[in-house]
Amino acid sequence: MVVALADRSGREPREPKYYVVKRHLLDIIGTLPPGTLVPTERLLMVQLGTSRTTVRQALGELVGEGRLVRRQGSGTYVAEPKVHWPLRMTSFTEQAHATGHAASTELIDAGREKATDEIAARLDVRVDALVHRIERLRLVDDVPMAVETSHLSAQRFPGLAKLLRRGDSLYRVLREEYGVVPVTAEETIETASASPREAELLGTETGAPMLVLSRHSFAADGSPVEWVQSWYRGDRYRFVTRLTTD
Amino acid sequence: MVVALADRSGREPREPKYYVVKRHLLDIIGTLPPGTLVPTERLLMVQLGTSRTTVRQALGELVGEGRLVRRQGSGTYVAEPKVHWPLRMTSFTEQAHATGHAASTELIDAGREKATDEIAARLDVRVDALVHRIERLRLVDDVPMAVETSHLSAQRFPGLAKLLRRGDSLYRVLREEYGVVPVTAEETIETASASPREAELLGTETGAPMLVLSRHSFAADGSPVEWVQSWYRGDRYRFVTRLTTD
DNA sequence: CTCCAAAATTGGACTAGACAATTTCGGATG
DNA sequence: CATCCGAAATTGTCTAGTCCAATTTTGGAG
Repeated sequence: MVVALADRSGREPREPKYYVVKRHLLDIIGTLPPGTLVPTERLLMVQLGTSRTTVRQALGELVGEGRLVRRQGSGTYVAEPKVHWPLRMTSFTEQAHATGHAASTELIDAGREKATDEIAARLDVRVDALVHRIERLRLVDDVPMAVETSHLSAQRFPGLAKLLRRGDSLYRVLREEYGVVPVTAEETIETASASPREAELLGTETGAPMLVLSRHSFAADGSPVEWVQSWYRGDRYRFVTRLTTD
Repeated sequence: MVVALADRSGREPREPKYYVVKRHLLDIIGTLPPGTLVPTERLLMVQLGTSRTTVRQALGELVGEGRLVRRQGSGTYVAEPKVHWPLRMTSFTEQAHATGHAASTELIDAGREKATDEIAARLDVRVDALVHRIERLRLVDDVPMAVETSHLSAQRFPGLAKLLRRGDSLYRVLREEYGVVPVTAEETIETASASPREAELLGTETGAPMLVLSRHSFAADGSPVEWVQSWYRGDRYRFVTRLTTD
């Protein structure tokens, strides 16, 4: 490993004006409990000698970071801290129960569509082959938490959509109806921004920062079973995992 | 588990004007290879009958998602795909070598400071007790990848800063000089936005979306050893883990 | 042809303001 | 006292523009 003292002493990063506003707001927020009202945009604009656009840029960033909440017609408030959401435990429902919360799932849409290049590659089917597309909303204590979109081969799992509409869990249907159990998976985590649709389902704003967890799961014989993307609000959730070296 | 058909048929989400611009840009981007120039802001403004502010909002979101790259004075270009970065393997250096890249680390700053409430709680020291603060820049093939800020108890690890300045790896110093080996850790992953400092170190813009990985590690006796936060550019990196159910 | 300085182009930051959507609150009314 | 309604307050969206900074292009001098 190469280690060297960094010579980054050149020019210090120049600070945009909106960032001065942001630091001022962080000072204000620091001591206040969640739910406290912060000054209005027009007041901040006058107090800090700037335009409303600049104030809104600072506010918008803090909202995206989960430090503030804006309510049209009402005001801007100090936000609740982010919720820690454990990864890699057994199932969504058990995770919630383990922490004393009620989990539920709403089936938003279940149908079939033609596989795009990416879906076809992930599910090992031909391009334009029919695949199931299952969209569900995960809720904890009746608050929307994540939008999940699953893709599975329609040829391998015929009639899946109908079974799911009866209200069964996806993994139980896979096991009991098709004898398929995913045993390995590759998960990726990345940032994204909310589309109008996701924003509405999750009660946030279009463009809001999101955490996207994608899981690509495989059966014991190595065949791909499911490809699912779960969209979480980045301002509200923080993923937690426990590591051990052994 | 409660499952119900969702009745979210009310009003469809209304689409902001900037989102029309964004979708238009996504159409353009879709077929083009990385490095391709996209239309200028002023041209898009005229073509789409909107203001430059609105065009820039759409462009800015796509830049944050890693789909576009803007270069002042030059133009806006289709970006390279995100880099997959494996989590939870052994060490930073080995991860890079395993994929055929050269890893290096620059020591930006190493000194001592008084523990804030949060640091004190995490390191199990008194508030205002001295703690080491070590800031390093991780590079892959000489491209900055992440800014890491570590905190360790100064009382437990006397003289650590001097040892690190000699160029040793942190974990080797802990093991060989102090006989301490972290065996468990709790990791959290969340979104954030870049400060001017992080933006400059990583070559991105202030406010750009980031992925922040925090690791709180413990020795075999359960005592906290280190608390480290690693800031990655969210437009460039995507974390990957492999799961097995057994 | 080469080189250099000026001009043009392009993105970056910020301002001022108009109007819409929503919430809040107080006054009129029953 | 309760209810309804409208004005005021507040955030949401979008426009039109200015000025600046960085880069690229152009064109003239040599």
